[in-house]
Amino acid sequence: MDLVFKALADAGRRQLLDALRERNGQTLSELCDELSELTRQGVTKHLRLLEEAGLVVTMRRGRHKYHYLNPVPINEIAERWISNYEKDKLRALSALKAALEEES
Amino acid sequence: MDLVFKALADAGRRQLLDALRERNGQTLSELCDELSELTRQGVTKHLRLLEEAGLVVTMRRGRHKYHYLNPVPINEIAERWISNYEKDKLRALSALKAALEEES
DNA sequence: ACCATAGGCAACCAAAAGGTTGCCTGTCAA
DNA sequence: TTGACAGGCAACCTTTTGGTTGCCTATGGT
Repeated sequence: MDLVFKALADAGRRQLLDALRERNGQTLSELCDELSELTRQGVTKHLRLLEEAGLVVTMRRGRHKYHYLNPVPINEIAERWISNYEKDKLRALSALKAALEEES
Repeated sequence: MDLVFKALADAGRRQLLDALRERNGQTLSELCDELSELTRQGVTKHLRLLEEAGLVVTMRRGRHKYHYLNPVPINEIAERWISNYEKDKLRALSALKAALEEES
């Protein structure tokens, strides 16, 4: 799960995920067009991290490499991690509020 | 939102959040006990990032500094970002499956 | 057969992250 | 009032990260 969090920490990588969510199965070159501020190698590196985190699955076909979004890891973070915080949200908020009021 | 993602990218910081979720309003020294593998300064630095991301709110009271969890930013990520991926989950999964099958 | 296209590999570089040590300040309690 | 306790500041160091450039390989079209 650590790899997923780390992968999500970069805005460029999140942008890549968004691009794939918008249109799945894009090639490297196509993704490079969307992140025009980076060189191809830069994009490649980001994609490798995303792949290592399991967020993207790739398929080489002839001279093209297609990238597919895998939504499962994000889903797991939502379920296994974030939901714990949702659960305690109200309790934490009221504790926070109480602490801030006491500060006066 | 970028700060929140970056803050969540480190396992030590997530551990600090967990500690506060477990017991809210802990002092720096108490939190240091839970992350015994780090020095106090190390913990302080992590807490500063968490605070800058809005995930933790602090209150100095005499010679103690109390730390409170703020669940709102995590909630926002869940709602504004992750939910987009949940929405497209089935579609992305079937695209992925189709691509993998075609590979044979 | 050839050349343009799509991508990979490796070295390199600068900046940021993670962590430490040493010392200083403020606060409470005996 | 003096000492122990809680925390802050700043310098420093090492590793990781984000990015680049240069060159090499493989594939497909004409």
